[in-house]
Amino acid sequence: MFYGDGVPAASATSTTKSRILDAAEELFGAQGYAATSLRAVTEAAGVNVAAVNYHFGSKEGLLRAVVARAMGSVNAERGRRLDELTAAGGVPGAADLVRIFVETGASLVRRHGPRGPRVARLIGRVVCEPDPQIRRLFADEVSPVEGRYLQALTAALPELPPEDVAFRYRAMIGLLALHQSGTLSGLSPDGPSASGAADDERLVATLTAAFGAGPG
Amino acid sequence: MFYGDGVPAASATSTTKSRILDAAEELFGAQGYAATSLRAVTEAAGVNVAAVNYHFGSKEGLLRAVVARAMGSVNAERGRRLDELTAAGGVPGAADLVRIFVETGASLVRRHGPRGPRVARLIGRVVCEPDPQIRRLFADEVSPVEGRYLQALTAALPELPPEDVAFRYRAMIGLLALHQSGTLSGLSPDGPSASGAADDERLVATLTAAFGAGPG
DNA sequence: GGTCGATTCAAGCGATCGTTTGAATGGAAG
DNA sequence: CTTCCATTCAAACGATCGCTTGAATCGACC
Repeated sequence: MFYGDGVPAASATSTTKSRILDAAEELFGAQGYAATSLRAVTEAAGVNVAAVNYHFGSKEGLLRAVVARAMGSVNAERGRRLDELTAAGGVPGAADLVRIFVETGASLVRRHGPRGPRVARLIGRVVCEPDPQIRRLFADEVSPVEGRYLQALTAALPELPPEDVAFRYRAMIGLLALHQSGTLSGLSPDGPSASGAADDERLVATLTAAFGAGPG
Repeated sequence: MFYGDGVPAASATSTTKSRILDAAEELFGAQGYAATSLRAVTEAAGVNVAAVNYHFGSKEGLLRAVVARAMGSVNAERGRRLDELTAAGGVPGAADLVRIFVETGASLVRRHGPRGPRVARLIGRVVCEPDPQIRRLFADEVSPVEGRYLQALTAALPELPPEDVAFRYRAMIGLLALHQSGTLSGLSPDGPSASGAADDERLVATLTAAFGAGPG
């Protein structure tokens, strides 16, 4: 097998490939992409350095795989919830849409057990990466659901110019990213806040209010 | 002279030290701290690599100097505007406080000429840096004005629990950082938006609405 | 003119980076 | 048993990293 394969070969337990992904998910999320060496990843995974290039081709290939796996869960969850909301009949309100978006992160944390926070943090970190190549990589991974979501949001806010909706949508993504990566908590004068779940609700309230503002 | 000096020696024009600061301001802001090598900085500045360690002690010392210089302008402007607002008599409203905070960035851009956007981008980037050491460095630089500002904000929103005020204050810092670093613009499906001034106003409107939300 | 301290420079230090190589390893197929 | 192929490994590749060294340069001061 080589890194060009598409079939996971039905690996339920801890393979070399999955352990590299897990370690990279943890370290890329904690330190950022540029500051994390491949050797740090492979040491944490307990495998040889060459295994990265064997399974993923390069460091960037590894990042792409990590992001793809993480965003796969998020996209699926967001799509499913978006389906539920639109299937109910009427046009979903902005408040519901915001809640879906934010709670997908929180829900992931619950569903994935100990891996949940790491997934959330990784995604949050990748959103803020400076490298344009990484940003494009992430944009590719987000795009499948983004279109539907932005459309629903525009329908929910008919009185708002599309440019304003787009801006606030971007603001929501960014703020959620900062929240998930722990960057927001660290901005406070008094260290990281201990209130995780409370901040989730605060984020929903803040964003919902943000979407309620008039044009400007 | 060594890097422990406090007197700029009345250097009006381009010295080695200032050219290193300028180049670092540009590159740290564009690529991030970890991804920027000292050699890239010194090449852009047209000076020798050793000059960095001579004038600033280390790469982190350079970052500290760059951040200090950039935040010096911002802190001064924010403090001055905050003075104006409180000297007017009554308790400043949240909308005014938000406008001060956001417009300080925009104002800096205008006042510093071509360096303005670079200063704004650098600050925005540093806020999102993963390295806890860098985050502490930035927090030290912000703290002088932060206390006053947070206090004014709490007074402006008496019905809101202090924890909620603090959360939304952090959200404002974070969102402004994403906005200034160009990260927000890049999150859109259709590339960086060309509307800089319009997005400034959108940010003010969005944040003002966010502070208007009830407890949650 | 001569001395001194501040500054800049080319060159190189050891360490670490991402990546490559070629030889073991081990299970499945003939 | 033998062949074969996917996988893992230790070892090393050249490049680049942050940082240091020691000599050259230059203006200020006696």
